[in-house]
Amino acid sequence: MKKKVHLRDIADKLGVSVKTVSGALSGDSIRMSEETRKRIKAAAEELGYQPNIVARGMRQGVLPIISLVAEGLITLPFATEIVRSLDNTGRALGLSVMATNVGSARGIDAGVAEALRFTPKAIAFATMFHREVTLSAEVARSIDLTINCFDAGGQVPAVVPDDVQAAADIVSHCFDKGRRRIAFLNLPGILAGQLREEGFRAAHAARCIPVQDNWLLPATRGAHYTEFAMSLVQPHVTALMAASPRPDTILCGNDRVALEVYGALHRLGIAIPSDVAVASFDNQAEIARRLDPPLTTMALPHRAMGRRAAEILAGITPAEAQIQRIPFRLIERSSL
Amino acid sequence: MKKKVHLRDIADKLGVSVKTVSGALSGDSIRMSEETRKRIKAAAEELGYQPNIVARGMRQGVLPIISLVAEGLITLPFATEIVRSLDNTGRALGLSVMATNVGSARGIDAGVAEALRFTPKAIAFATMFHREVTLSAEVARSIDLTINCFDAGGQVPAVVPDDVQAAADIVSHCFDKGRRRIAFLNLPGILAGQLREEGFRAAHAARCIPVQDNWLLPATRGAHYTEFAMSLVQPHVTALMAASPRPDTILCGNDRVALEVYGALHRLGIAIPSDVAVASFDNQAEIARRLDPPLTTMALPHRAMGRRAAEILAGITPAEAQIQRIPFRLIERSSL
DNA sequence: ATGAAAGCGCTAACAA
DNA sequence: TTGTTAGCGCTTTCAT
Repeated sequence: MKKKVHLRDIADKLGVSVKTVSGALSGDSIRMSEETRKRIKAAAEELGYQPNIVARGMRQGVLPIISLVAEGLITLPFATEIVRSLDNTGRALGLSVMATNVGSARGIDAGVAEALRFTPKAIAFATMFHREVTLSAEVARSIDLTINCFDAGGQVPAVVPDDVQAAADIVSHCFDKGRRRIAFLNLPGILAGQLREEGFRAAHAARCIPVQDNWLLPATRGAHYTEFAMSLVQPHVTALMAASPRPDTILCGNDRVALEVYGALHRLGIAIPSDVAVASFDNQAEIARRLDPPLTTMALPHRAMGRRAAEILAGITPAEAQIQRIPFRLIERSSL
Repeated sequence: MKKKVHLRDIADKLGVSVKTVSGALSGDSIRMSEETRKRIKAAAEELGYQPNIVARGMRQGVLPIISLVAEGLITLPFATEIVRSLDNTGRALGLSVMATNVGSARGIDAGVAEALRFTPKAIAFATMFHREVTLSAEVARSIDLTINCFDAGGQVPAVVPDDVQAAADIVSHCFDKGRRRIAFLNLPGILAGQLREEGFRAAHAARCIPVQDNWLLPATRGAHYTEFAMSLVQPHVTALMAASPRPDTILCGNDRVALEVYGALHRLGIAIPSDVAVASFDNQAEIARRLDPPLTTMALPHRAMGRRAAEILAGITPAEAQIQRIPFRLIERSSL
């Protein structure tokens, strides 16, 4: 690597002052003769000048960083997309992403405090699951955006997936495909599940199709659908298929539930989609594409969320609504 | 948030000089009366002093950051674990993690250049797949560690998964379980596949069990096992199961291949593991645990890799070997 | 053992 | 239009 070039060097070379060089390079705000500016820019280019952002950061009190405080560093596989998208979009806007993990062992406060020490341009807080969070006043003040969650206080802008609409969309799609009797193996104990049930009911209401309440079932016992929660998929599917009439569609809380539903149906010798259709949420591609038959599912808008987040954080988008709901996309495959 | 406390403030309060305070707080290297040191530390504590790391960084030319330049920000779902582990371990050592994405659009050089501008304590480069990379001399000089890959030049320390050993282990485990005829739906075109074949053969050799070469098959057509590569699983499984004798075990290149194998076997009405056992690599838990029956698989040591990486980067571990191979763990479930 | 002063590289305020 | 001077908050000589 070449040795570092400083403002000093290019000032000396051109026989002007450091400040002039600084002014010439930092935006067009400072007035000066076009010619000087050009000369300076040319020289800077030639020498390969790169401003020392740490020095600049100290002077200005801000580093060109977006700090992401993330719950479990967004472990959910597909949620990686949020971070990647944030990173890509952020960089295009001149900001680097610094991530820090919070969780059970370390609270949000600690994560935010760590972030703050680098005097970032903006700080975002992201959760693994869509949910409401209760931020301390101090944290709420420090944070510029919440991703996949929203503050109970309602003062912090938020970007979240539109779960209600997603459920309504997939249900409508089922109706369009001629399906009428939809069972829903929903995710228990989480906000997404509640919201999707809303959408599920709304879509039924819109077509005046009655909801069969005892077909709204939790995919697992216990509060969450985690890796370790006890699955209820097999018994539920077995019972549903024994009913008369039986559902013509099983809507799943996520692609992993669908994976289990496939297993249960295989066991029963029931064909997808001819005997019963399956649809889901997430579009965890490695699962959804590889299932046999490939799974029709509503794709979580993680990429769009990351992009929107970066724009808001960079101050590009005027944070219109307090809570921005990003729509899912329907991915049609052949399970429905 | 309270107002910032500066060295100045605590110096004034105690009637000592700034330098004395600085000296007292920064390690025990500077000699001074124990009493002064104690008083200063107490005052710092009381006022809630937090050094301004940007100012310090400028002065020292180093920020307490580990910069991770990652190919695709390590999209592979389970590989998130590397980042998380790096973050957790790094923080325990006083370092924050800054991540930046590189890929087709933006080369390693650009990523490293971006990282360098923040004058981090250390820089690591990570890839999605275990493979050899060819780094420019400049990049190789700037990088302190490669994760999941190693430089062709051989000058950069590396942390990689031990694919050879993993394959040998799972094959031995099959033998221990009484299995003798193992087919291998390997990952084509990637280093992990080659290395695992080595291990596969070595384990056979160790027990003097012959390898059936035409049972070593690629899971997909084309160079890689990607989301979009055309799968060969179904035809291969069908052919294998029609052979005589047929394999008693199908070893899969990863859990997603196994997912497809399950689908193919279901179609053929073949039971797992009574008719044929299935085993795999990765331990992508959301798949492996949810398959029916749950999948026995070799867990990629991502967490251990992240931890080791952080230790090396923080300068804790004397980078013993140039290339550190981290062992997989056998996760026994019931498919074998 | 402690203090004074210089300076990291940059930009903001004030002069010229 | 450009140069000079002060810092940003910290650490590091060099004196004392």
